[in-house]
Amino acid sequence: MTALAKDDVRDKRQAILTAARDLFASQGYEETTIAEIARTAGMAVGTVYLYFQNKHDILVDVCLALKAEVAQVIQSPEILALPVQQVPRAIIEATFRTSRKNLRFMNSFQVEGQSPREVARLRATQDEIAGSLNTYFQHLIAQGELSPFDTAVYAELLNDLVSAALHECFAVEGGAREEFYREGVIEFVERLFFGPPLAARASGA
Amino acid sequence: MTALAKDDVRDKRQAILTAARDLFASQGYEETTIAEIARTAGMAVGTVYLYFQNKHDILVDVCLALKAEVAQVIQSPEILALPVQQVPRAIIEATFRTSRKNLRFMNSFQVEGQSPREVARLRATQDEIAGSLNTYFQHLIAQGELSPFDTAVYAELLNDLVSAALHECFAVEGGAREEFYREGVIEFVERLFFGPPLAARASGA
Amino acid sequence: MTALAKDDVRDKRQAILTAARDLFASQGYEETTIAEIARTAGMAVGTVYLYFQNKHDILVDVCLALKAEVAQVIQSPEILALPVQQVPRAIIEATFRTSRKNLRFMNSFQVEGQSPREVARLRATQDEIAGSLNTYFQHLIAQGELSPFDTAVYAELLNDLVSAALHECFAVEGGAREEFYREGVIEFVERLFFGPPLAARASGA
Amino acid sequence: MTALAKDDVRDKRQAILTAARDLFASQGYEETTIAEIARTAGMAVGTVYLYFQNKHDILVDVCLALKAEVAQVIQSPEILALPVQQVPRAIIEATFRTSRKNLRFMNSFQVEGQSPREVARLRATQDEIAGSLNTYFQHLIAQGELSPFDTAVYAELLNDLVSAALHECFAVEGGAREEFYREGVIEFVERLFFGPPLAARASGA
DNA sequence: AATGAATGAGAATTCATTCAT
DNA sequence: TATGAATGAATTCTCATTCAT
Repeated sequence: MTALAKDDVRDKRQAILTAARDLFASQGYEETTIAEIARTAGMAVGTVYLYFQNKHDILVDVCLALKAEVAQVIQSPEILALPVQQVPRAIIEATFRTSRKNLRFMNSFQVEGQSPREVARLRATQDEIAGSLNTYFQHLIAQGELSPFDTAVYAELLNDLVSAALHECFAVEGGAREEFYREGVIEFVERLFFGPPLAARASGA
Repeated sequence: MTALAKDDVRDKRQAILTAARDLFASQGYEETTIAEIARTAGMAVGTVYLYFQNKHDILVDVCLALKAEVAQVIQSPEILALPVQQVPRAIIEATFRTSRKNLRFMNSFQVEGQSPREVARLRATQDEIAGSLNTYFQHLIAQGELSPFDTAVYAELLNDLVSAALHECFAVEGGAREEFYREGVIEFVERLFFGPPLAARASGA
Repeated sequence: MTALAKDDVRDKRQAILTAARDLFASQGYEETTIAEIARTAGMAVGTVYLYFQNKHDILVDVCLALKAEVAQVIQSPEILALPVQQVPRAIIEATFRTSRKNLRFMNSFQVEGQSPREVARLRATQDEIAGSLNTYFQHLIAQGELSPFDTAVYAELLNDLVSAALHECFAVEGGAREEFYREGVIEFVERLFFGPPLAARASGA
Repeated sequence: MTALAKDDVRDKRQAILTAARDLFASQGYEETTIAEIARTAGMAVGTVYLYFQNKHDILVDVCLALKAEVAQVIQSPEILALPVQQVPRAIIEATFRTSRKNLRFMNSFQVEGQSPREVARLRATQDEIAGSLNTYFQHLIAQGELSPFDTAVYAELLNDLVSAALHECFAVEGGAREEFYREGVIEFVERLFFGPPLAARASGA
């Protein structure tokens, strides 16, 4: 019964999130009312408030679900098992692929936290992704694949870069220049990892 | 009289923008009312609407003014006259310095366009910055300072990267880890331009 | 429970209509705010909007209630049972009496429909009254009391005439010349039905 | 110069009235702004206020001009020279013809006075029309064409009847049932003047 | 857990009118 | 006379949230 109840709770939450995600996608957050979400999810207004504290909370959860899906990519064993040279392209392509699949919902991708609690939740996801990257980098360094560097910084900045590119590409531009962004980011990151530097006569010369 | 009238118009617009920027900084956009902006700017509510179509328009203008100030950095002759090796640090440091000066206002730095007109205006500024970078890159390539590469892509992505870092650093985190971000971005970009790549044995080696 | 709920809904609607009618009467429609109506009706502003789509809708309902009360007169069995010769005076006197009773509210008597839906609702009431008159005329013709004539036209025009007179008499003039209008309309209609025509030597003579 | 100045004043007033009438016709009174009227009339907002005290005043003047045009009919010498039997049809047909010509503007035909001054002005026009009719009736009685009756009452009520019919026919219904109304009113009035009464066995029988 | 009627704070926006030039 | 920038009062309606059932 506990298990069943838990499933039930998950189902309702999920119904709300799905309804909200769709409505946010088609009308935007501000234009969507709780009443609409409730109706679409097949329940009463009050019920929504049994599962979420307030409207913005729903948005945060929609955003986190989206980010989680995108994030999952870089934790996939297949990708991490690839030779280093293939990893940037593999990760970034997968990320763009997932984003395109969620194209309609990408306007929920960059959400501003309102309460400290929300900010913390959003941070947590960011940190989780950056943490995964970080661990991976350290692993590669230990393997002698990469030279030592400040992995934490790079993990965070690379995550920022990709997030910004995805937002710009899909949420702002609607995906029209996907290839431009995707190949740009890939070549950008590959150059960072494998060179050659942009300068004609680089550092050592 | 035309000149005077124009100045007058500019003054009023400026008064509104200054008032709005300050209020947005201290209370946030949603929490700020047009009545407050008008009072702070020393005029009647209706007058505000003679110079801006609606409240969000004001936000967009505040944002654009901020971006313009940050953008001005990369067009400053002194910086562009520096030896290439010093340019990334010079630009990024200047950018962070300007942002810190505007710390209170940085919550107006990333604004989502609402109408096509707004989106276009915001794009235009982005494009202007990317355009400047682009021109600079081509100049450097022509000078033989940089090897040929897809300058347009890099201009856009570097702009995205820096914008994302500034937003994260100042608007989200309030500037607490400024050095972390600043030095991270500098080293990130320098590596891209001058190497060495992160990989232990990079491409050509 | 359904019955109770229905009663409840009717009660709230009625409370709103009563409050609105009184306020419209004493201050006029434009001068009355929804907040006042809500307060007078003993509920919150938002509640008013659960029962009416907008302010003008309330006015239309107030108007229709008024017209319904005036209209009821001509459907009263006692009047229709009278000898034909007494009917015009009976109906018109009753109409004027009801209007005087509602004197304060007569400024809500002639309302212009704004949306097609409102126009239709107002039309419906007009048609109902004209329909009743029409049926009555046909009945009288069948009884041989009246010669055959285009009953539909006369029903509509007589209704227009009486409505215009009531509006002019009570809403515009405030009822000061009630007798002038009442006796005028009565004599006008009686002449139409029973003659003699105004012409010195009428048609057939 | 006085004459010219006067003409100039008349021209401006007329330009405002024409602009207002057209805009009221196409968008309604509430939806029309003074700024639009001024622009359409080719002058500045302030200038409008040199010729009219306020917005509603303009509406009243538009209405009066319309009524005047309709009213002119019953003062036309040709009609009054006709044999009595032909007068009702002649007048009413002319009235409907004029109204149809002004179909687009007929929503300005029934205007409610707001200030005592406005009420008085509107009354004055009504009284003028009724007065003309009254005079005509008395003339006819003196000629022995009509039997004596309370001419003042009939003049007022007939005017009310025709006004109500025109408003209903053109402003509310858009003129779709013009013939229904026109012929209805004609036959109604002819019966009043020349009989026979509607009752099967009328008065004297 | 679920409901949905009731709440009521809240702010953007309009536009008739004025008046200094 | 003419202008039109400036005014600012004033109100509808929405909708997130609550809570009695």
